Amino acid sequence: MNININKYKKNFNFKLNKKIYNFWIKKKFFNSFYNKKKKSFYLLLPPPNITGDLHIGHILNFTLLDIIARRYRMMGYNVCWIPGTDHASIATEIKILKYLNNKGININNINKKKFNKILLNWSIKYNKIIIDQLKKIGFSCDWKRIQFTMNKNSYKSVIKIFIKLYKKGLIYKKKKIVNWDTYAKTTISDEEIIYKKKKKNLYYIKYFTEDKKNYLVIATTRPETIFGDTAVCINPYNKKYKYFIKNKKKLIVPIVNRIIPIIVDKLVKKKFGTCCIKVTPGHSKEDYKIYKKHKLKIINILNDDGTLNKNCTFFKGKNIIYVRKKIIKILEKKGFLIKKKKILSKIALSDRSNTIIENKLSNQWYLKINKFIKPTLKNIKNINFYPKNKYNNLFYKWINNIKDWNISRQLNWGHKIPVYYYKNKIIVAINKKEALKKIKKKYNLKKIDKKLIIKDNNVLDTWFSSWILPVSALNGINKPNNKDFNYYYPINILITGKDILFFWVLRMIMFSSYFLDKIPFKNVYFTGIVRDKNKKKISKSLGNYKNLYLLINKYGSDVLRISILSINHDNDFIFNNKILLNSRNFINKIWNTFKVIIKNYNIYNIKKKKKNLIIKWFENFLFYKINKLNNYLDNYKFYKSFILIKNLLKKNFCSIYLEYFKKNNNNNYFKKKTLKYFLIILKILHPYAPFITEYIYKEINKKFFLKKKYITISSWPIKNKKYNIKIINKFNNTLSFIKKIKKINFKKKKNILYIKKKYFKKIKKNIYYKLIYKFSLIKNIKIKKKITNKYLLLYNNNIKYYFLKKKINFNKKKKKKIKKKILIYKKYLLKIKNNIKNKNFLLLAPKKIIKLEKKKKKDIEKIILNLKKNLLFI
RNA sequence: GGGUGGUUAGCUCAGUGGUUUAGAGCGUUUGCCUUACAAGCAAAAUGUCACUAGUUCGAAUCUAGUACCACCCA
Repeated sequence: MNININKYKKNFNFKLNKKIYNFWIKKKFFNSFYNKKKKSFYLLLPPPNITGDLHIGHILNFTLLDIIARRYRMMGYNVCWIPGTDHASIATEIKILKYLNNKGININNINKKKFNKILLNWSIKYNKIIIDQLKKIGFSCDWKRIQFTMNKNSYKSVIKIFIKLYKKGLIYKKKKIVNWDTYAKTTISDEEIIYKKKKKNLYYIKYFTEDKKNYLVIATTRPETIFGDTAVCINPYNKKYKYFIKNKKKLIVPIVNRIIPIIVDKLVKKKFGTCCIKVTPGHSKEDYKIYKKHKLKIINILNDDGTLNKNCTFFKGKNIIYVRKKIIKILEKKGFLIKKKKILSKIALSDRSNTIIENKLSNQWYLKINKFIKPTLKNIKNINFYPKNKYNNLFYKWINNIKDWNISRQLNWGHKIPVYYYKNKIIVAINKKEALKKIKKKYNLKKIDKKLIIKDNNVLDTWFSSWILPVSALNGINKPNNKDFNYYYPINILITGKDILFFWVLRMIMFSSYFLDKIPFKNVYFTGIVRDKNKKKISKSLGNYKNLYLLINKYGSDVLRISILSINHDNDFIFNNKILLNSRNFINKIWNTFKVIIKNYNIYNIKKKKKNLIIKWFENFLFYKINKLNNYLDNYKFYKSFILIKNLLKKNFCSIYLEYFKKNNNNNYFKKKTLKYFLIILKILHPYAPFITEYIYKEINKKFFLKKKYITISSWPIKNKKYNIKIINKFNNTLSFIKKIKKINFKKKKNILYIKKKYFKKIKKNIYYKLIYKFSLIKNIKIKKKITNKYLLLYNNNIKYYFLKKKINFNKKKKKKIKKKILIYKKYLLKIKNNIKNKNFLLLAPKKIIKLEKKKKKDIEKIILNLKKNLLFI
């Protein structure tokens, strides 16, 4: 059993991590198979987008998931954690467009085939990087079940669901006004818009009546859209405009010279501008509402790339912002412009491309949402959301305001919509062959020109593959009710950022509720969002984060994981380097604890002794803490759980238990227990810092041949072992007393502690006085009948102790301190006295509290008196 | 415009079913190379618990309003 300590270097070498991880994989610890005898535990890794590599925000959620996975695995569950990546259609495509642009490559020179090849290569590259990063950080996923939303199986599932929904009449195509991203040349959903406040000019423009005798003044921030004007709208409450309404006047659009009607509607805000607006239904959602209500004309003025189209005469092909400036100049010249006014308004930006969103009329595919609402509301009640009660109301509000889902995007990268056109006929089919057959059958056609079968060129919204993921990851769509699906589904806990609550979480619930009448997950934990120094969300599109590889190579994965655990995850938080350093120190502490234990096992000096006080205390204390820990983790209080372990190791195990152990390590029983306790602490640490704990465990196993060879498959200390809280309290009393004694500045070392006889029995009950001998500078405890002013008094738990003053060094600082203390106590006493004087307090407060208050008064009065006495003799 | 969360030490944050002087980590100051750890140990200092009102015997904690910050939705 000889152990060479010199073998262990100063710090844990985290470059071994790779070996350790490969070993886990080789041993298939993370692979999960159908097993009737074991309880299933299904987890899903929220698939990161392949837009780039991972950042600390991803690692946050995944680390919490890994803690759960590893703990439940140790608890004997059959944990199946399915990893994956998301193709993120629009985000990826924009990323590539920008990448090509930066390289100076003109996108227009690239044909579709080439572009698709670039897309494919990109996805291969980043899939590799992301998976590598996930492995480096130590996530215990079942890699044999890995998903990619564009993989064959996933693709098949997506198309199958589309067709199912289409057949049920829940998918339809319609011209509606949409958000148009002029950079990516696609629609985007409302959720993908960011609103930013910005100062804008509000222009006041004259619109003359047909006879040119009168005019109305309209206010607009977008004068360039006058080409699309089809009416002017007035709020009915404004009496100024009565004349125009009564006489049913018509107006002439300046420059364009088109004649348009005046309509009246409450939709115009009373406070906005002149209370009179121009209506451009093709390019404003508000105006579109008016258009529908009043059955106006509609004119589209925009091309897909954000330039003006043929409806804008001499401005055809020109950029919007350019036209705005020009138009204002022309209006000003011709006397139509009355004034400009700066106002604060919001502009809509695309979350993906950061360009201004235009509203545009467009033909798109939609999913009818109303049939999903009932089953969703029914099922959502059975899901537990954490942190508790924080987001519940939000769900209901969103469900009640939900609109049909625009599921088509005009992109290359994504699931192609399985719709085919033949002349004027529409057919939904998996591929062209099937489309051909179906058309023949449906329309009774014998011969069809294959060339005339055209595929819909839209792809599906990226979330359309995400909302089916809990089911499709288990192949539950292509093979409904397969063995795995029935065994694992639903997910036990989903952990994700609160920012995708609507995009993803709610939609998964909708899907599972409607198709399966089941919840997709039993529990959901929403984490806060990681922010940078400027409180901005860390995100791939902003690029405000450090490369993960840099962090891993500099600090090691355990440090990264511990850093994430050192922050409360319920709210948003700021991540900085200090946290990393702090965590590194903690990992080092674990390492050194291991070293001291191994070292002390080298010493041979066998004397049989039984239990000592320290063992008695720590055993109780440990089980008390583990009980608490399990409680925290069962309620997903990760932050608290980690703080508990950290304090347990640092404050209790290292500074108290081990310090004592080092001085008394000639006892075999003590050694055995110490190792046992350390192994328990290692086990509860393992989900948080898997690499270092696995390594240490292995090293210990080399010498001591443990039951389980590897910590990953060892058992979690869950059994509710009983502990005696009295023993713990007694020990804590002792510690606090020792601290007090240590603070006294004695002239020489060995001193005698005096005590009155009546307290002696109490001591035995409250304090382990044997420990006092060992830890403080006390030679002996003696009973003294008469106490004079020659003694210094100490208080601990209502027991008085004395030291001879002449054996103590006093200085001025000490005096000041005591004076300060007296002041604080006096203040406190006043508070209590006022309470006791108060008649209402005596009448209304509970009797217990009144008693306590009176006791407190007496105690504090005594303390003040004694402090004063002490002061006199210093 | 609507909603949600937040405001506690220089910084990052905990905190309680209301009643024994408001906590941690970092930072600061002081003392220590003590054979596991200076990436450590021991100690000290630091707060009108955003503001205003209400409920109450008693409010940092409950209620309302205000201000500021952040996020979400239109």
